[in-house]
Amino acid sequence: MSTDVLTDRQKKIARYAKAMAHPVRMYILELLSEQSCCYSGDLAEDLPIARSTLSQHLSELKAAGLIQGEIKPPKIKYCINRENFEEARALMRDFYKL
Amino acid sequence: MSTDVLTDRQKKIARYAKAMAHPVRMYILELLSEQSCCYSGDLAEDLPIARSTLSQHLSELKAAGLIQGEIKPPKIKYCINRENFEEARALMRDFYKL
DNA sequence: CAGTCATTTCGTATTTTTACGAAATACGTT
DNA sequence: AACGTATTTCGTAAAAATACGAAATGACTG
Repeated sequence: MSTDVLTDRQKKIARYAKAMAHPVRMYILELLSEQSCCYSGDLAEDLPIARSTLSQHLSELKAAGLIQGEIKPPKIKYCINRENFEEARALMRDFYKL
Repeated sequence: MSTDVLTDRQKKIARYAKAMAHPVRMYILELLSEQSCCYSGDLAEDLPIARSTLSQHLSELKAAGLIQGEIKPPKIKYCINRENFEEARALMRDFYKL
């Protein structure tokens, strides 16, 4: 099918890296990987950005598969998506030959 | 000094991740980390993009500090910037708790 | 069922990224 | 000094990322 020189692996790492490519998103990822879960509101209180902007960053992380949201009315609980986080980790580990 | 909630570490990882956030740049990084050096022309032959576009990607990697160029007339030899590559690796390792 | 809370979606503006071809640069060769 | 080679810079266009406030959503509460 595809005679693309770019491998799926390279595309996957690039995709995960894109999700990590903003300080606010790294802040969220670090927080979640430490304490596993949090609410959008908790983040909004700490971060110097509008709630709507934060929501966009959460969407980006969700689209990349690194986090997932669970509705706990009236809040939404965000957690690391372990499966994909592990994949990202494995890809990074291999790339950096760790 | 800075009462910024975002740490320098988070900003640094985000910066390196941004450089990695494109399949073409991952292709270049993988090639260089395997064989240490190559010329822009070698890459241009393999990749399905214009030479000027490739040059922009090389600039982005250079700006992030992950590679460096050495003039070997009439070519330019690109290599991994070991020091910064190591830093990126260490940051990724810590983040992913490897 | 009107009100409240937490969060997202929408509309929009600005900036950045990605891409190309044409022109410029740098350097060695004839 | 003109020429060829390798690569970059410039000009430009289109797409994506980032940001905000206002409005909408979904779910519980009085």
